[in-house]
Amino acid sequence: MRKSKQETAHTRRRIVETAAAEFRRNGIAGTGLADVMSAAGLTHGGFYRHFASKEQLVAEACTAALDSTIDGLENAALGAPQGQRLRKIVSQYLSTAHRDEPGEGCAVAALGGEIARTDERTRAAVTDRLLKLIDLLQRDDDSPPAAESKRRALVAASTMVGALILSRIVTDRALSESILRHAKEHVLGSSTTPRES
Amino acid sequence: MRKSKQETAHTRRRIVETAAAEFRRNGIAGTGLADVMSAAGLTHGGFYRHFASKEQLVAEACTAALDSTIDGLENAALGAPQGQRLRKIVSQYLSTAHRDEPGEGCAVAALGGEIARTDERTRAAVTDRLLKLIDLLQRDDDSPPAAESKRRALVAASTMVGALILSRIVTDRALSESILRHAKEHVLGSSTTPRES
DNA sequence: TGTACATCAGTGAACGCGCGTTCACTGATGTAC
DNA sequence: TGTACATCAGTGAACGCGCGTTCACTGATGTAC
Repeated sequence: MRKSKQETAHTRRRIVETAAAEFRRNGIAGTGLADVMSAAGLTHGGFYRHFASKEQLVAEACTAALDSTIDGLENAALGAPQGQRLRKIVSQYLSTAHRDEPGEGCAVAALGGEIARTDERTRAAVTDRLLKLIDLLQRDDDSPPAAESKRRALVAASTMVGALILSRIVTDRALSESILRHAKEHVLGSSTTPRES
Repeated sequence: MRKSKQETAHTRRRIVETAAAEFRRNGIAGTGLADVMSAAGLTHGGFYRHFASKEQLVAEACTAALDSTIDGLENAALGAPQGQRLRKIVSQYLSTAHRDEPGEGCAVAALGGEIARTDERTRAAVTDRLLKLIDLLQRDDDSPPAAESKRRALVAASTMVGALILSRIVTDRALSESILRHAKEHVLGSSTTPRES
């Protein structure tokens, strides 16, 4: 039953990615290792050939999830003209599609409270990705002083994470959508062109 | 061992309040009923004399937690002069004390992701309290048009919840504090300096 | 190069443990007369 | 009013179940000669 090194590496990656989705969908404490393994097409006994503990999987799954979210936002920005990049990023993050698919979305929004309770190593890795996200928000902001634009990006990240979480909790559909819309308009600033999907 | 009606009501309230704190400290899925009951000074067997299920306790604990947070913010506002009330509310919410004591703080910030995954009834009750919080942020905002100030309050709530969550995740102490500080300055600044399309 | 053996990815059963929930029991409270 | 009985809050043990983790086993892969 032994698998080739290539297959082993591929399986490991598949477990991490499956876990990243399941954790975001059902929470870390709400997801069992057997759930993850069977969703990855394996039996749960094999888990410890790849990871030392659930804790290790949590750390890797959280960083993998955030890397993929940042990648997605970066790619969206690259596909837009220079002046429209920040708008593209914020629109994608604060979209109803993102709200409705937590399993493929931002891990901080889906798991924020749980991540705040994990060990320091996981939180340090998440902090690193958070800084990358803030950098991304800053990169396409054309306000001149760097300190000012960093401040803005920090606040923008807070508003985006908070709005997505609130939009997922709220049972009133119209309210949920107005949270997303107003957060987006606010982050982009009413000075720039209003209106866009 | 039967207790008087008054004692029974008191015990029930104690269980709800203990649960509200434990859930915010360790997460809903991370807190067992036995944990809650023993923290309330009881054995776990008696739980079902008061509640039909854990789900029911979760609903009551979440609303109780939010009610107490709103009460605390309202009282802080009442102790401040007219023009300083919003500042008082935002400062208290975005304080390091709030960041460091999730068990006594905002349930949306501590449990946002988990609440988003609970049943509709709980989320409806939380939505109701969220609207009260938004109302509170709006009440002491002196910008004239009601629609505009509602929009602002919605965004302020998002920023506050997001900033508190991020400040709890981040391992860099200075970064954690600058998230809180900049979010606070931004929320208060954009309220006293109105600009809109 | 081919062969013999060690390695180890994955299986499936099992471990102790804590979960939410149930239940027989207790004795003080509440109620009917 | 006092007395007899029904109610039920709380206890402590038990239920089945799923959790994270371990382990003997398998057989294909990797390696040493």
